[in-house]
Amino acid sequence: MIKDKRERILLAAIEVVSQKGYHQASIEEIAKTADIGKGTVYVYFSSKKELFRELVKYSIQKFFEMLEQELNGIRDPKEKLRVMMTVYTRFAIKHTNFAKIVLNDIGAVGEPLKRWMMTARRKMADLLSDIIDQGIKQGMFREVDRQTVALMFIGSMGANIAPRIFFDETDVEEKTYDELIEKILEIFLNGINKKQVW
Amino acid sequence: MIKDKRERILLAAIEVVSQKGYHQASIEEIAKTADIGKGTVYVYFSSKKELFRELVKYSIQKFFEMLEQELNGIRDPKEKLRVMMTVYTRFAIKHTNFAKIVLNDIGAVGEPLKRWMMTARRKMADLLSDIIDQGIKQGMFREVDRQTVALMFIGSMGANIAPRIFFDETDVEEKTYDELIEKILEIFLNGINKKQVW
Amino acid sequence: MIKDKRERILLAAIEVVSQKGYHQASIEEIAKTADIGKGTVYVYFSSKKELFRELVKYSIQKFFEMLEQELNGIRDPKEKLRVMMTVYTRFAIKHTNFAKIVLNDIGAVGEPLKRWMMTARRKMADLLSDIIDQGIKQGMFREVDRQTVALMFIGSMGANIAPRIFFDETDVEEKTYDELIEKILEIFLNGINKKQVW
Amino acid sequence: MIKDKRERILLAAIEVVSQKGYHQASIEEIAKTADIGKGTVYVYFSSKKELFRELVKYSIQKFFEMLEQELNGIRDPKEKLRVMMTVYTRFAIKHTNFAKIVLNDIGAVGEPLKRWMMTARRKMADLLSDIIDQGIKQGMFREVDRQTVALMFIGSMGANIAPRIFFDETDVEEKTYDELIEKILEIFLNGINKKQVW
DNA sequence: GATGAATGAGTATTCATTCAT
DNA sequence: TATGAATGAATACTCATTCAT
Repeated sequence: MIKDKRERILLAAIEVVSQKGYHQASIEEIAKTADIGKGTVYVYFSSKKELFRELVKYSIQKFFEMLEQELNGIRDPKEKLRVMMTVYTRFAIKHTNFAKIVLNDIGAVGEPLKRWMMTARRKMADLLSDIIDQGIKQGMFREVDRQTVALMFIGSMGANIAPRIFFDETDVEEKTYDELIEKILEIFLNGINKKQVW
Repeated sequence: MIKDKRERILLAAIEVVSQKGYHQASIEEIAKTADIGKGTVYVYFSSKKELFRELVKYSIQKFFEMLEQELNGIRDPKEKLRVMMTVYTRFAIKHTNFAKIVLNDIGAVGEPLKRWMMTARRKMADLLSDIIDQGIKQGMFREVDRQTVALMFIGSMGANIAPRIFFDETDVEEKTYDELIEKILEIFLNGINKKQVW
Repeated sequence: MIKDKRERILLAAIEVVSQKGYHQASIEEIAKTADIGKGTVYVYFSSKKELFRELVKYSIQKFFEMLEQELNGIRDPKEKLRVMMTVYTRFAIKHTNFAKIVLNDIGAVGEPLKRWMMTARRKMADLLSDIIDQGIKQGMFREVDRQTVALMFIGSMGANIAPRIFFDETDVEEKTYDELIEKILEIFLNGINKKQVW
Repeated sequence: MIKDKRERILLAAIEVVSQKGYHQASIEEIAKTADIGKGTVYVYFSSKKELFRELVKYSIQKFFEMLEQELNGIRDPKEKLRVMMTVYTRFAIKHTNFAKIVLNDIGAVGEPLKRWMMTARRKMADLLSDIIDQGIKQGMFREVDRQTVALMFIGSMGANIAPRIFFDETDVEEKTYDELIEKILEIFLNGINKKQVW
């Protein structure tokens, strides 16, 4: 009850949208969850779409804040990649429902948000590009296309985590996420290392 | 006018959905495009959601048919991986709009479709697993976790193609898709090869 | 139940709008009154505004139909004026509520309708202009400005009838409408006659 | 900033309502125009409707003040009628937007206001009745029904001015308003004069 | 089987009004 | 007095779905 209203609404929206998806989340329920009047939502957000956009921005911002904090102080490129995967995975697990929904309903809110997410993705890719560039300059990695490799890294993480958060496919084998991270990292690094790791 | 009605409807739905997205595609317009009565849609599909589900299945089926045909006769695992990427890329480019929409609106049609897509993805992963397994058995690849690697391959492709079809991000560098495929393949193979390729 | 749906809706709308005015008349109530579904209204009219516009056109059309029918066959300009007043008065009395509301809420539906009513008013004025012109040519009336006089005639009728239908001001004096018509006609004709009538 | 708040609000309301009409004029904008807080409006007026009512009363009051001032000192009934038309016309032109809006949206504020306007109209009619009565007593006008004639006069003016302010129907002929006034007066007087004027 | 007229559930949004400060 | 943040009632409109023909 103490937090500022705008944030109260954002958090309530994340909760409701995570459960029902964008289209099924009614403004009324979001307001009820935030324990405020329906009209108040429109004092802080001009429309449902805008609320959704701000909610996505808010979450991604939190992700990058967490990421930067964790990366802070680490020097070794390989270690940086490991931290990145860890944060990424942890975030994805923690906000599973939200991630699902955002990915599922992103089309509903039109270009502007997509552009924003593109920016976020590019930011992520740029962070990775820099790490890889650093590794190359240190003579640790081969001379590879930084962007392509960055995207490969993102994709490799995503594709392995997605089924788990999307479909609770924990059945295949109960690998812990740490093991998964190591496996991916090992293969990935092998792909770009100057010397084979194994 | 010759094809059976069910397929006529599916094709009309793909067309309309590709242009407008799931929510904006009205049954009426789909029916009009298929040149049949609105009620007729409900003779073949029990609901809009089901129509959408069937439409996705239909498209994915076509993808696998194409894939199997292209893979037919090829023996070398590395060559198989290259063909896979080529077909995947070609399909994604050809059905850009459709892909966009399906990915954007997938949340709108609920679990069943997601389960089906999981199956498709797993099928893709299994195909890849087999290829990798074959490579390992031939002493070409290292002993790696087949599933993880399969998903890494899918993710590496997807993450590199997605921005191009989603955001027309052709600006960075006008790499041709063939070049892109080679780059990814090179790094990926390096990651799993017994000997470094370079 | 027999009439065509469009007319059923128009009549229901006239009824509801007459009682509540444009803004208070909800589509739901109109539909209920017409004993049809809410959605059906939108099959025949694209919006509430359009329904209102059509309703006004419909009524004015009926007025002119009635007017032309009554004027049919009459030659004497003075007699024509008398008939005009009679029809005008009769219509105003019969559709009192409707007239009130239409006049009251006309601003709510925007320019197009106003333009249409302008046309109607001008049609009425033109009819009168012709009658007066005829009288002038027959040497019965003085050479006066036809348009101005036509509008004076309309205004003289309206201003005398309005308070009666608007405020039930039948208290002042229980003049019958016929007496009123005669009085107005007498003074009006005196104003334009070549010879004084009295 | 000097005027008392109530009048500040009334003037702001006139301004906003003239531009947007009753329904589109929001309390917020009126308050902003008056340069006061939204809540303050409710200190002086119990509701939007009441504000509108008071606003109409205020304007009509101003009209009668102007009218009485102009009529002051004039003796000749005919001259009085001429002055009346002039003031009426001038007022209508000056407050065109306001007049339009008030007439258009009058239904929105319900019976009370209409009753008040009836009073105003009657007051106008009574003023005219007196003038006509005076003319009759002076042997200038015939023995006619004062009320009916008064309303005819009002209607004759109104019907001729209305199209000009409502539809900018200045096309027919660019008669100046003075000419119009003379024409109407001539015919009207002819209708009630003892001797023909021409 | 095929049709399309009829339906009504479902919801974002506005804005006059309130009331704690 | 004056304020403006908060409120929630009220409503037009869409479109998937039904069913009589």
